[in-house]
Amino acid sequence: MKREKPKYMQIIDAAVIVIAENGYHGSQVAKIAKQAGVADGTIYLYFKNKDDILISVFKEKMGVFIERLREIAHRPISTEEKLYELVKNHYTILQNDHHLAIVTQLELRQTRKPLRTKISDILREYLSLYDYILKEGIENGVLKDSIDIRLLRQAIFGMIDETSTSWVMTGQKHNLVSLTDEVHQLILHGLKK
Amino acid sequence: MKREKPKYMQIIDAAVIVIAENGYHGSQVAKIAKQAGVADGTIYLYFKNKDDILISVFKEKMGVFIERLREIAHRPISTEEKLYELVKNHYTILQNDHHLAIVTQLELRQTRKPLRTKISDILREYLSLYDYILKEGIENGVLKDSIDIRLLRQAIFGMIDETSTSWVMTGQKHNLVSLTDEVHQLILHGLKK
Amino acid sequence: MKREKPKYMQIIDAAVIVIAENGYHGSQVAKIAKQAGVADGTIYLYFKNKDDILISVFKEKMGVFIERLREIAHRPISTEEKLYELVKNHYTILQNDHHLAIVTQLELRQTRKPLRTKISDILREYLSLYDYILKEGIENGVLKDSIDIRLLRQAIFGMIDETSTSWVMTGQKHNLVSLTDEVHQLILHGLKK
Amino acid sequence: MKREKPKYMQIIDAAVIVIAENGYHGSQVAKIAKQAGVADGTIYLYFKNKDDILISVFKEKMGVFIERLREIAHRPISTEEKLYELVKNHYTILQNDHHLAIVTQLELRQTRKPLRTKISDILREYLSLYDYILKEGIENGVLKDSIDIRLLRQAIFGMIDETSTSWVMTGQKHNLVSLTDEVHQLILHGLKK
DNA sequence: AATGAATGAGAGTTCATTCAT
DNA sequence: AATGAATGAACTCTCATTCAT
Repeated sequence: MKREKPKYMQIIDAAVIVIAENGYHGSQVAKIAKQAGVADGTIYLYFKNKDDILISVFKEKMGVFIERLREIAHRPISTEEKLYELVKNHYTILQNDHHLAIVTQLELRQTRKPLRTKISDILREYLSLYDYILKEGIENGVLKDSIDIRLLRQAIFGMIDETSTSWVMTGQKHNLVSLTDEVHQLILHGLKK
Repeated sequence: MKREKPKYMQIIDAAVIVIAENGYHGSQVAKIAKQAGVADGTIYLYFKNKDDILISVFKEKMGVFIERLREIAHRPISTEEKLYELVKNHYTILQNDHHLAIVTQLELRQTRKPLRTKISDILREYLSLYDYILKEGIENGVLKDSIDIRLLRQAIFGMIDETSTSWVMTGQKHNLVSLTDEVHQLILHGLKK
Repeated sequence: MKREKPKYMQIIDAAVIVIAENGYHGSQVAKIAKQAGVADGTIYLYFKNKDDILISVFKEKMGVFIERLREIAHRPISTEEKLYELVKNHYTILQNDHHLAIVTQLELRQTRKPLRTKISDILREYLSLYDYILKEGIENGVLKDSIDIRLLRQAIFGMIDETSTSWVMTGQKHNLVSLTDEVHQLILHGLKK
Repeated sequence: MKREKPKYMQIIDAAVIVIAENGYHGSQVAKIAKQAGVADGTIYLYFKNKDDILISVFKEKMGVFIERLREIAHRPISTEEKLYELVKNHYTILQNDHHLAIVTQLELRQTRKPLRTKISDILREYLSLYDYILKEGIENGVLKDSIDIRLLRQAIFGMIDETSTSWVMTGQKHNLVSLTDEVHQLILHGLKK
């Protein structure tokens, strides 16, 4: 006997697929409902409105990023190694889920302010783990203490995010995870020879 | 005799203001026309359709970034100095035009694929100047030659773009240009002490 | 319990009235929706677009002409009598529905090519019944066999259509059906004494 | 030195071509102006508005039909011969000007009421010549005197018009004028053997 | 007489959300 | 809990006409 996933996750998963395949603007509630195998109205038993679906998609999926990075942050390894795992983790999750990669890197950015604000809130939890690792690195004398920690965090995230977006936009052809070494080098030592 | 700005630039400038103040989705053609002081129909004498306005806004404004960076790229100064000016130039233009900053960092990203593709094409010209500077730096033995140049470019642009976006999202309160030194440090030498 | 006509026919009927009273160009979808007592959007649950409403109106209404003429064509009566009933049938349907008469004789002709082509296709089925009767008449030696059947059909339809249009344009004042005898005479024997 | 046609006829002729090639709805004033080689505004020095162009087109072109039919009506020939020439004249003019045929048989019918009323007025003069010939035929005892003259006129015009329209709609492939004999037969003697 | 840049009113269609069943 | 038919607000673009030059 087939045990159905609870409808909530069923709808979340449907949304990721529909958005990845049709783009944010081509993803009507009716389409998501059909993909999930439920009626249009049923969606509204589990989500307040369409934005709520998207926020929930992002929250659920970011949960994976956060969970794994939290584990990394607490491993008994060096800051350099933690930063290496941070990059690798981000790339790995995206590379393993092409639909998710499209949704987070491209589609979810085409949203208006209220939604974008909610997305930022969720991202904040992920980025606070960056801060945790960076703070530790500074305290241990491994990282520069002359630069504002928010700026360090933005610099790292900016590099990872931009490289991920480029990878998605060029059709996800090359191997994203294999960039880890080089990006790790750049984060720690910069471009100078 | 009243000498008016040519209507084309008049509409472009109106569009930047309207989009910055109302968001991309709140910027109806009628609103842009009103801000520009022309009739709705007049817009269509100068632009093919609404998307064409947005593309033209981006093209005209990126033109400033490109023009100034081109001049920097050809100055008789060191690669390190060129990279410094590159960062400073980007931050300066955004800081001097708050409306433009909102439009490029937030609003113009919420666009659907055909428009985004056009925007990418325009961005490419700007980024090819990054490549020019980077290539020169590698040839002169100043920059690492072990890392793919596209990756270097993405890393730099990612840092600048992410820090700019954060600045816009936090209300453009601090001084963006004053981040130049630190970001320049990070680009060249990374986070490691 | 309120038994409503199915919405499809409700909208068709509303369209005939609205077009007859406001003319083809004065018949906005919103006006038809209001007359039908449904929301604008409901129209699009039953029709692909505005043209589809008009095509459906013509198809449904021509259905009556066709159905009755088909019955006449198969009656065990002479060709002369069939032609008499053919004329009378056409006139009777128009005279009994003033709105329909205006729509078919005047308004539906002001349409652009794609729509007109669809209308021609529907008309073809009606005219093929003319052919059936004419062919039978020729085979039975009642009608001239020296003239192309398509030309005979066009001549008959041309007379009926032109007299109907004149009747509509002059305000439907005289009795259209009462022309049947004379027109029948002309069809069979011409103007010559 | 090239003596230019007066602009009035230049615009009329341009209108016929533009309407025939683009259809009534595709014939913007700007397009007609361009074809005529004048500025948009110039049109309004010669015509009150767009409808006035169309009415003038019809009036000018019907003038040819009328002029030739008037000459026929007054020839010293029999009523049967006059009716023969009437049909032949109509077909000949249409066959010799493909653009005109499209405009009168198809495009000019897609117009709203006020314009159509004006067109009817112009047509009336043409049809009064039908009446003249028919009256003469009745008085001479050649034609039936039992049928209303308006009905006779509508029957004849209906046949000619419907056959002309069919010819245009099927791409003007066969020879229209060669239908004259058969149509003349039908008008005089009907379908009966 | 001729120009052509500027005007601005007007309507088809989509889709998130509701609610009677 | 689940359905899905019905709702109705919202916006781009065209084109006949004007009028300053």
